[in-house]
Amino acid sequence: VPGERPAGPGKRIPEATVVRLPVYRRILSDLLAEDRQSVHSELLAELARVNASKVRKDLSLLGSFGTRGTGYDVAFLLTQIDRALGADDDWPVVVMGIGNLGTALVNSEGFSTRGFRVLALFDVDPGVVGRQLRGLTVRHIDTLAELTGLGGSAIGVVSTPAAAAQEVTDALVDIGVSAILNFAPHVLSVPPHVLLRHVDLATELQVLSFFQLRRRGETDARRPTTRGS
Amino acid sequence: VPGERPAGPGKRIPEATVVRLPVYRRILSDLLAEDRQSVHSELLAELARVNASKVRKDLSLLGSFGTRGTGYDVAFLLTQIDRALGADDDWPVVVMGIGNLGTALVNSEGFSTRGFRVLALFDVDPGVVGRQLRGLTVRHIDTLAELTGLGGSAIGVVSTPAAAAQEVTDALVDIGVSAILNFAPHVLSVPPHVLLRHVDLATELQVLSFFQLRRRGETDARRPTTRGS
DNA sequence: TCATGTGAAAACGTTCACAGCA
DNA sequence: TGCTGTGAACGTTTTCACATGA
Repeated sequence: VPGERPAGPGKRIPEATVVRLPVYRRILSDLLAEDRQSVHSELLAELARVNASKVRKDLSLLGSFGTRGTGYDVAFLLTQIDRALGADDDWPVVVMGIGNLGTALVNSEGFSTRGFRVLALFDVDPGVVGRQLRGLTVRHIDTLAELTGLGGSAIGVVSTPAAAAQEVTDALVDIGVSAILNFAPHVLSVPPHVLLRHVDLATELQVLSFFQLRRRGETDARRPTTRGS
Repeated sequence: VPGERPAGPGKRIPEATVVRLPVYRRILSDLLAEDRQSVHSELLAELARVNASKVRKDLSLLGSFGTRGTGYDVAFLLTQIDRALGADDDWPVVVMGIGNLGTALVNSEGFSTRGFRVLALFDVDPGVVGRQLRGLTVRHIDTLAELTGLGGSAIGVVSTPAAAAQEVTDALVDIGVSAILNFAPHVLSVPPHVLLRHVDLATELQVLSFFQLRRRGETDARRPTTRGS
């Protein structure tokens, strides 16, 4: 076999695993704060609310970092997860729309740490432009093109109102961001080379209500529900 | 077969489909706003950035609502998705933590519409308690127990800082909410009868950076990346 | 003729169960 | 002995391909 492994032991890490890694990461960092040395898959599983085989399968995809009979070294595992997630790299982030959501994002723990460097904040509201946030001055969106210093893989965050989202996204693509995280309730259109991820806050509520409805249908299958046809 | 179908044609709707339904919903509602009468799976698929068979499979799980040779009636399909998602029902929502994130959530379109009725807002900050938001007065978290009028299936939203999240969650469980949507960067512990969903804003960035890293590894497998071991 | 709805196949993800190692 | 790492079994989701019907 010819040698070409970007990182880890050459196995393809499925997306399902990737979204669990930050969960393990947080738990490990909490355990580390409590001075815990090692952890085994069963405990990690309980804390992450998944099952133990899943934890072991997930972690084994990053490499063989555990010790049989003992478990995993908390600190070491943490560094390995960070490496797999790219937290050792430097990811420039640009945030578009500094309303309540944008402000919450910029202030959120984990947004400023773990390899993300918030480079610049943009808005259109004259009441917001010029304001200071985490050491950065909010600039007007029209000056986006003046922004330099994005590496080849900058991330744009869209936290504008829905109506502005596509326009702002196009502008981000123009200045060369290679990934966009969208919080507007819209499916954005981007060229194929741009990675796109969409978080719709309302969707999450809808999913919850669906499962409540289903559960209700399971427990009392007879009684008419509130909806009246 | 004995008759027991809560809604739709008695098929179990997989979670993967459920999370796509709100996406279709939004697209349909946009199409409706443009006075479009009908739509076929190919167009819907393009707008949702998925493929056409997936759209057809997803929609067929709700029932046979399309017309062969023509497509789907936009307005009718919209009502059917709403019914499947429980948007015809009334879901009381309580929001804990009215900082930037909580405010953004309450103001967000789709939070106040589609069957969700924001009942009450809670915080601990004296500067926030008493403030008006969307016609509701923010109350102190200590008065949560006084809240009445939750039906059997209220939803609690946790948008407090990380440190308060578990405590606030316990209080929500105590007053009898049956589902919790958590925006704090923690895995919450809840009793088994409570539905739980977790949205971590920072996780989404980490997932994006993972895929950028992977793509980088695919395109130039030789060049050393920025991380220096 | 055109596009839905759906079985069947393929791909993917999870869980099981245990061999292998500290 | 205890716990990891992993093939093999299982379940779910996606995709294919086409019969069916307006």
